[in-house]
Amino acid sequence: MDKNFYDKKTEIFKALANPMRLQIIDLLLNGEKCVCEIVKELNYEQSHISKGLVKLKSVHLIKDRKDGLNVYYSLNCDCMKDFFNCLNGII
Amino acid sequence: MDKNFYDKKTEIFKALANPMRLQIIDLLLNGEKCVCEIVKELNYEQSHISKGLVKLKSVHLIKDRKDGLNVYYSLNCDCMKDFFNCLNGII
DNA sequence: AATATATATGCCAATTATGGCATATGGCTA
DNA sequence: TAGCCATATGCCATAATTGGCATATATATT
Repeated sequence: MDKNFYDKKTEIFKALANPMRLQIIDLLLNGEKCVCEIVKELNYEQSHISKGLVKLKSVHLIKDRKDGLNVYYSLNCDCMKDFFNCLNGII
Repeated sequence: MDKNFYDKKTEIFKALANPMRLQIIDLLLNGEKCVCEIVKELNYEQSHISKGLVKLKSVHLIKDRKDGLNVYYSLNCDCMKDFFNCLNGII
C-alpha cells in the first residue's frame, strides 16, 4: 500500500515524538557518534537505543556508517537545529 | 508531576505526528482560519478537527481568537514553514 | 575455532493514541 | 425565551507505541 505525503510526514514526526530519540538527535547535532558513545551518554538500555536509531533511520532523519565493530550515526538534514531552537521558545 | 524539557518537546512532536493535524498546520501556514473553514477544506468530522485543534493548542503550536460564534486559529511560531520544506526534501 | 565486543532483533505486557458517534456548551437571532 | 449554529467534550473499541529482558548477528582478536 502506497503511503501518501501526509502519512510519510507523520512517520517523521512520530519518530521524533519520544524523549530518548530527541536526546539522540540533540547528541547528533554535535556531530557523528557511534552507538556505544550514545549509550554511554544517555541512561537507556543499549537495545532500546538501538531501536531508537533504527526508527530515526527508517524515516531518513539520520544515516549510518560502519567501521569495524562500530556503527556511526549522523544527522541527514541540517534543518533540525533551527527548528529545535524555535521550539525551545515555545516551551 | 513536573514534566522535564524533553518530555515537553516530545509532546510538541506528538501533537504534530498525525496526518490530519499536519494538514491543519499546512492550512494555517496560509494564515488564520476559523474551524468551519478548516472543516470545509479537510475531509474529517467536525468533532475530530476540533480535538486536533485542542491538541495543537495545548502545546502552544497554535493560538485561537473568538469572534462571535466563530473561533479563529493561527500559528504561534514562524519556524514551521522552513522545517516543513526541509522535511519535504527528505520525503 | 573460540571468545569478546558492538550492535540489532524478537517477544510481550502495560500504556497511550485514534477516530467515530452522541451530546454538551455558548453565542446569535427572532 | 426558544431555537439555531459553530465549536467542544465524553465515551469507547480498536490499534499503535513503549521499554524491558532475552537473544541473535557480525566483526575483531587470540
